[in-house]
Amino acid sequence: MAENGTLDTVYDPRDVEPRVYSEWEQSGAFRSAPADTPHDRTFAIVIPPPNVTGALHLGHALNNTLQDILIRYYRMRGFDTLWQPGTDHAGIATQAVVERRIRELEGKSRHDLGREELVRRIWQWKDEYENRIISQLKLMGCSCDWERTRFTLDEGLARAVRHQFFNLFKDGLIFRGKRLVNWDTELQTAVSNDEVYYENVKGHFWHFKYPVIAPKPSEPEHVIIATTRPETMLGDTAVAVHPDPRGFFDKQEAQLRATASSASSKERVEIEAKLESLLARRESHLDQLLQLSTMAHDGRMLMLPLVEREIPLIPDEWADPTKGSGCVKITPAHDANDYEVGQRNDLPMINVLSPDGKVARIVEPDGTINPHSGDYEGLPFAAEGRDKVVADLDAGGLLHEIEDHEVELGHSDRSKTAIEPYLSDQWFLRTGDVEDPAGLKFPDGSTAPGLAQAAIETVQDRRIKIIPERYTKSYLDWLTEKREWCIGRQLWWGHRIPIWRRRFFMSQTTGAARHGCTMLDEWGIAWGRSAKPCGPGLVGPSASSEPADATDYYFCVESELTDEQRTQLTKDAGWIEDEDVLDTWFSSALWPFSTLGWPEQTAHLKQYYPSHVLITSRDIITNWVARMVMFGLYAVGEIPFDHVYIHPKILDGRGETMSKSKGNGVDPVDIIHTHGADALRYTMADMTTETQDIRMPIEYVCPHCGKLIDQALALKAEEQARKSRGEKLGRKLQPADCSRVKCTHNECAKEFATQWAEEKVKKDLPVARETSDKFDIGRNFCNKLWNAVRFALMNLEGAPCVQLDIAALPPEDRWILASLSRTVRRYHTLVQQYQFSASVNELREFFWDSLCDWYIELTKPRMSGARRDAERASAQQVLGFCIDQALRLFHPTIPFITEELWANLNRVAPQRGLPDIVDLKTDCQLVLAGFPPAKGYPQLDDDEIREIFSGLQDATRGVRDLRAGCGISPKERVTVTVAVPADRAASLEQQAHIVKHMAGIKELFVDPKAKRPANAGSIAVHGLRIYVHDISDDEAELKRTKKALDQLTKQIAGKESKLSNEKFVANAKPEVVEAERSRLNDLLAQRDGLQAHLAELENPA
RNA sequence: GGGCGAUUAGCUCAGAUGGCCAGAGCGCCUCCCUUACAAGGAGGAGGUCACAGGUUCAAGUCCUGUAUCGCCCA
Repeated sequence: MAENGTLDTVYDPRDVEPRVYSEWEQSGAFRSAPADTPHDRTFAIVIPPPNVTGALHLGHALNNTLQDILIRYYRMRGFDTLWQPGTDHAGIATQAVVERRIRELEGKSRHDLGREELVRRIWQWKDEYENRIISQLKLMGCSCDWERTRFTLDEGLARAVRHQFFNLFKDGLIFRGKRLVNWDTELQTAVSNDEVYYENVKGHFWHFKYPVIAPKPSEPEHVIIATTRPETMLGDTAVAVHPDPRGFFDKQEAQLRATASSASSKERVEIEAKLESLLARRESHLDQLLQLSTMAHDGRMLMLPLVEREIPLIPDEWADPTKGSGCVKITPAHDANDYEVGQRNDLPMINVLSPDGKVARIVEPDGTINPHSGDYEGLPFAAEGRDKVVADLDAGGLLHEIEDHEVELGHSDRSKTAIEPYLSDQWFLRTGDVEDPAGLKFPDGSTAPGLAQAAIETVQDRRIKIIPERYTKSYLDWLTEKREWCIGRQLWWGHRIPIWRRRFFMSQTTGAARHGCTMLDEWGIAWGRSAKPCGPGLVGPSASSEPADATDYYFCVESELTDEQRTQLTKDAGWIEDEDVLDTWFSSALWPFSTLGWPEQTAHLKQYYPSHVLITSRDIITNWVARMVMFGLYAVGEIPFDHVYIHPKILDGRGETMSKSKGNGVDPVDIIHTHGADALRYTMADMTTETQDIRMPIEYVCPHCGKLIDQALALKAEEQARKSRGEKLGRKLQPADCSRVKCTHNECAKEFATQWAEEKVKKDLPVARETSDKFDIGRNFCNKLWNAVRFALMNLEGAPCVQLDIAALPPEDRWILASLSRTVRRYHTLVQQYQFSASVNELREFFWDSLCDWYIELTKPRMSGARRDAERASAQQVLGFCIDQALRLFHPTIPFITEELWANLNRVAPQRGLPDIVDLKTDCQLVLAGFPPAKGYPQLDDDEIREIFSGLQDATRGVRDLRAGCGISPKERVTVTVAVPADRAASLEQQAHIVKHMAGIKELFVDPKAKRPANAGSIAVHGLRIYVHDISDDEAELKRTKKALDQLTKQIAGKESKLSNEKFVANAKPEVVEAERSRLNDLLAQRDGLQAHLAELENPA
């Protein structure tokens, strides 16, 4: 604020935001207070917890802006509100980040540190980033109930996790199974599919010969198989060949011919080429394949080289007769496809990989150690293991051929190393239907066939609504698969699986198995066995490489054990605590109620569950949303939220999604720095449309010269620089690959660091902030708002608050009040439909296009000078009211600036409103001041004045257009005569001041009998003929008028032909025809006016 | 491979249940520092609505196909 009590002419968010936010915190405005309110007067949002891997980027800014808009909207409306905040531990992502950092800075692995120390370090990391994230949210203005902040590893949430796990385990929904997982040998953990990315890598196809045992005469002595991963042959347990090669070729041929007959000519060429090669293949290979197939059906065995294992040649359709020799090696423990073949054919599964990525001790199906195991054990699997296998086979004369080949290889997104498919024991959650025909029983007494089915039904019967609607499909499609959910992770950071196990052998009594349980009973700690056997049994065989009589017993404890108890259970009773932790999504799935205190029946849980809406991004509909629904139903017996709103994603200037790994994420604090939090929020809301993602070209702010540098261009320059240095680029360069950038402005050309640079680079060079000029939209709007209120404040001193006779007010007053009422109503509808962009634009149009551009301009004469009359008083009161309402309407979107202006408005004009129509609460912070009602203000609605005013605006624009076209300077006042039908003259006299003031008119005559004054330009609008005096020579005016007439005539012809079309008149809706008619009449009137003008020009009186 | 979406002004995007003379913001051009605001005001130029068919009195909007791009899931 300036010293004299008026506002500065430019809004400076840095001056306002910190102060306003701390005032909100001090007043406790965001605090929830459960008051036993009915659900339809409650509004709760549970934050999608940002993970503590790193700081928030613009995607989060969007997500949280939308949440804050809604929560503030409902809070102002007087709802019982809660916005529950918190963060997520993000198991593997966070552990990987911290591990990588320790490796880089200290050269130590997690095993060097040990479990306890690593976890301690991750907690440190978590504390740092949780603080940073919360501070980012606060800087954005988020109105969360901060006292309730939760973290997914908090004690309370851990209790929820254990409770849920315990119940699921007892209900037999959690089981142990063997599955092929994506194994990260670097981090030594399984990673989920969405943590794997694929890259093309140069490799080879090795063709090996496997000897046939006792071939019959005429049968080959070897079969040839090809592989890209020779080392896996140590675990081969079969070779497959197609069971019916002739049938295969027949079928393929028939299919190709069928598609060829219906294909376009372009495609046909392609298909015929395929057909030709298929036929050639048949010709060259069929006999051999038939023979192999017969051998397979006969049960011929092969001798697997090197490890000397006898393996069968089996018939299986997985073998592709068009590839290689038609034979394929089967390694069920190391390849997903082979795993299925193994299951189909009951093949043994031999694991030859140890968790740390070396060749494991090779244990044969009968439990004996392979005598050749020692040759390979301990070699790095895909490196030296591979080399030795190839070399040994070559030495044995069994290497047939080596081909170059490019393979698409899975890599772990976390460690960037190649993934190995790995067979391991994992914990699973059954989401499919249970065997018990009675189904699953939920706490509310309802039942369902299974978890997934229950979650499907909530969306099918619209108990949960997903917006936009189209995303229900991905939700339902995914759940319909009812896949088992692998819930264990071989990590140290996360909720430890509350299971204890002990291995017993046949010789030991089952009584011994109970020993641990007896101890728990004595301690009064609940424990449970699975209601149904776990895997094949609560008692289930463990790894296949173990002796066959070994069985594992499992039990689950409900509450946390003390260290002492833990020791006793381990040392005295020999039980082992499960090493694994739970998949992060397990605790995230509990988030909507674990944060509210579940399993305790807290006041918050009762009041705010289910929450009203979950706002999130589409990529976690399946991983997260679906799981929250399943867990909500199972744990609480109720859906976790009524609505799921899926918002757009923010893309960078090249159209790529922003992410931490690409390094194209922008810190919202950078934007707040350049534009302010409200500008950030306004722009985010403005860009949130239903169908499109948000394209956001990013610029660096050069720390030397302050100029902007386009990030995409900088990347291109960097790519070129690297190429010219002879570096090979495997993929498109990402911002994270750019640690230093040279300013592209020649006069500067200095280097700076980006936020992705290493610490030592950042020490040498200043770090550039990032921004985008997209946010100018928001900044400009805030400045406009600021200045409009500034104008109001300069004129509202002593504004009255008295009863007003609306009908007696000047037309502009009635018009702005009617527009306000309409805007209020529309805003409510749009916000409740999550139409954020449209809702902001509704407000913007009211405020900028109506209030500022017309109403405020029109009040200037009424406010000016020393006037103290009724016109001034009513203008003050109406303007004060409109400003008051605008601040309320805008508050959810741009809370800081509105709160600040509100305080100033309260200072200057504390009494506001329209007594008997609108009573306003003003003596409080805006955040709690109340919101204009959903139905608007019916007493202010007035369609007639809106129509009249729109005519006046057209007239004004007509005059302005004419003036601008003739080069009249804006300062110059003109004289205008309006020729008007006599019956309209009186009312027009009352409205003429509007056009007069807005169009820069010095004198305005309303004259039913007016003739064209000398050198006047003319326009025709709404049955009026408007002459602007002394602006035009006749010739120019003649030309202009003829042109305008031409255009009109064309439009009229169009309308007439439409209306003379009988089919149109007969088929179109009556109101449509009527609208066309009235439009035509309008055009005709305009034409008449211009024709009369033309006549005057051509025949001056 | 399956699913979803996009393609409209130089750029970023709006255009429910077909009924426009196709809109907004930014950018551009002309004029204006008019005592709220130059982060502003007034006016203007700029579009075969990706392409090809079809349905209809009427298609940016509905249907079919093609092309390009993006996302999700295998």
